[in-house]
Amino acid sequence: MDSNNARPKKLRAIAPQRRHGKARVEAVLAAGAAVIAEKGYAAATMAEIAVLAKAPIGSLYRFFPNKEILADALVQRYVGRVNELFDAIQQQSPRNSNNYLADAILNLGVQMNDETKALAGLLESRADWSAKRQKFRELVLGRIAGLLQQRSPALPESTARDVAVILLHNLKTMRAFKAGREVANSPGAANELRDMNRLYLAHCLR
Amino acid sequence: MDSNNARPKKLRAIAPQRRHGKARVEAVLAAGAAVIAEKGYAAATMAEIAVLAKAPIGSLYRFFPNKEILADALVQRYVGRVNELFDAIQQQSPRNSNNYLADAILNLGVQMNDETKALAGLLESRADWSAKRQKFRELVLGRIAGLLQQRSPALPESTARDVAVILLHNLKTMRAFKAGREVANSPGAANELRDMNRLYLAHCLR
Amino acid sequence: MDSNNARPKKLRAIAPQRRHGKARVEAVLAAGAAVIAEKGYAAATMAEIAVLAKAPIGSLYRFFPNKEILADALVQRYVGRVNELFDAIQQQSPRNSNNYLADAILNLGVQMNDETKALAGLLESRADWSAKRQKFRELVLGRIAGLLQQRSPALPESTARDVAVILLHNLKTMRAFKAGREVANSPGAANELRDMNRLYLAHCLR
Amino acid sequence: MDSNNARPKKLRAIAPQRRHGKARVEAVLAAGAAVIAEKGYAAATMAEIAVLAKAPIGSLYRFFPNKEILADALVQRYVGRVNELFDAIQQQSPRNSNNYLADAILNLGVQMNDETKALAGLLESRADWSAKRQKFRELVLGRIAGLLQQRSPALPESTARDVAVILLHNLKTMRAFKAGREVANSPGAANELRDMNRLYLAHCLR
DNA sequence: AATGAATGAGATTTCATTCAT
DNA sequence: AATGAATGAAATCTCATTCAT
Repeated sequence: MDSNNARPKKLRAIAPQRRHGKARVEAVLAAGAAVIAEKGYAAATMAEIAVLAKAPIGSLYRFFPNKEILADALVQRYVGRVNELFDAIQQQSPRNSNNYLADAILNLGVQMNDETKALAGLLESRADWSAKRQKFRELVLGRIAGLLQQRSPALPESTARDVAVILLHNLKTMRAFKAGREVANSPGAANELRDMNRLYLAHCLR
Repeated sequence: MDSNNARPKKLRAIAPQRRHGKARVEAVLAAGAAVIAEKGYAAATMAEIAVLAKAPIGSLYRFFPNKEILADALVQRYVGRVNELFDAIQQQSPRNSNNYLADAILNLGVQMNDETKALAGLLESRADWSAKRQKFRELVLGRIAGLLQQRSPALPESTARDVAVILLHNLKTMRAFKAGREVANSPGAANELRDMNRLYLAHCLR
Repeated sequence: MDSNNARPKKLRAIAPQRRHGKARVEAVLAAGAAVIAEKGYAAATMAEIAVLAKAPIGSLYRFFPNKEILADALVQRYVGRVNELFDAIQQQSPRNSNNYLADAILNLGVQMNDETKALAGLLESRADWSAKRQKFRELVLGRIAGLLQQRSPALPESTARDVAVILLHNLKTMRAFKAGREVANSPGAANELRDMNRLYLAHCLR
Repeated sequence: MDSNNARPKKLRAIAPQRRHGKARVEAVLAAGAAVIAEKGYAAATMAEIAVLAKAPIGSLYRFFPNKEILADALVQRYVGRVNELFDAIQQQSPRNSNNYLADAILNLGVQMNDETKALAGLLESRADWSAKRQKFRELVLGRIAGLLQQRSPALPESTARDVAVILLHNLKTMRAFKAGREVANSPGAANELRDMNRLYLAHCLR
């Protein structure tokens, strides 16, 4: 219906108030994560997400006024979870060996719960999200570099960042392994990755 | 929207008969690669591909009876190019150092021309293509493992495969670096990756 | 589907090419005029227009990429017809009496064919069309004022415009009479209007 | 939209019981008038009306069980106000000149307060309200004709009605002028209208 | 055979109305 | 009784695919 209204439209995801509200939003986010992870952002349909979430389509649009905002919310959630995981490592880091740190970073992605994990690919898939993706990437690289410099304060800033780039890719690889996206990997592959990652970190912090 | 309808229609891409047919198919493939690389498979429209290829939409459908077949053709082309690149390495391999081999594998992705390179992501993006993707993955892993065993015949089959999995991921990482998808990487990162890859291969073939 | 494309979208109504194309567009315009005239712009649905035009909804959107463009096309058509009618009067004007001119202007609206006539209300109804409406109003006032000054060159510009405003309203009233929107008017009312209009014009051009 | 569903539900506006009920209804009516005047009936949303009235949407539906009933109430209110204005003229009429009567009728629409004035267009806009509109029109025409016959008892009934039709249209025109809907009219136009109206009434009552 | 206009299933989004709280 | 979150029917619009020319 037209809606030539000048009000700036609904711009944010709305927090649920009544009923099983919170659970409903959770269900929608989970369903969104699952469907987008399976089909990709463009091919995912709001209707399918609604069905999977057992939510009427209207409710879905109450919480997330459009598809993009739903995707944004998923990304937000992902960012939050990632920060928590880094916080946890940062607490423990000083006490442990290089290998422990190497493994801790490598396993970061694996620790995320399934639905959050599934969204990792979302940031990669949307062309116009390069800004958002880049910002998220900076966050993660900064946190990894921080862990490295916490461990080895002499490490130059720029080197720490370069190393972080590599560790981030190893992390992503491990996540892909465990997510089973690389269908039939032998467990040996994960061990190899762990070894390479340790070898490399030792080489860097030598 | 996609409409994965199951009606049994024309099933294969038709080879162009006459005239500028060959060139036209090339243009369509190039355009398809470009558009799909930019927008993703689902968001890419046949009309946009046709416009970019300067081909009438009807011609496009003559060569590629539907969107999926066009995507298949792009994958085929990618597979062919990858095999060529492996063939080239296999020829030279015996003569060179471990580091040379490590670098050769690492740079495989980078050597593909732009449009082919752009399609790398296609295989990742389509959920229902896991079979196709898995098959392609097996091909590449087999070839990498072959290179390893050519160099070091004592390497057990299963170990060779596990190592190949790692090298493949390093290869993908390097391609991502060079594709500029990771926007502002310092050249240092690529050097770090090269070093890690060499370090790891040396460790494996020690 | 997303359509995060940067191309400036389809911005104009497309002229039909094949088949009964011209007739098809005519049918759509006629149906649009009828439905919008009956329900108003906002309440008119594209689906109903399509059904009435016996056109598939997709065809309708081929010719008129969105509802607003369809409405614009209707207005354009209306403007064209109005100009033609003024041209016709302008040809004859010098030869005839004041009363003839008064009646000619008064009957302008009535001469428009039904569907065009029905659209008169469109310009009034859309709040955000004030610019378009104002422009159209200026056109008509200018042409009426032109007729007055052609008849009576001594008439000051500003007076001619004020008189034109009145004649325009009389014209609209007569159109409403004949359109039967004022359901049960006796024929006497139209005669009264004609008399008032003559009386007034004589008074102005005295 | 609209969804003119036929299920027989609550059919009348409910009179407010307690508290600020009366004020709340007033606020809703005012908001309804404003929003409908701006956007038109179909494009006006109940939510926007509720927000403007600072009334919860639930309250709004308590007083006016659906959108149509709200519109009806606005029309009712309009009818009441119009009758009051005619009563006021009727009281004074015998004492004054023809020109006074002409001006009094002409200015009827202008005297209505803004929100009521804004609704004038409502009756025109809803196609299925022709019955309601016709009834209202009869009322107004009857009252104008009454004023004419009060002034000039010899005037035949049917002539009085025809003249009333003209005066009504002049009245509407003047309202449009003053409402500023005809954007940039010089004050001269209103004077011209007044003169024509006087001229015509004098002619009729001569 | 080649073309591109035409088609319609299906996607996104809105909003009048209900009903749990 | 009062509230406003929740609902889903219905509207707008897209695009893979067909088929008349």
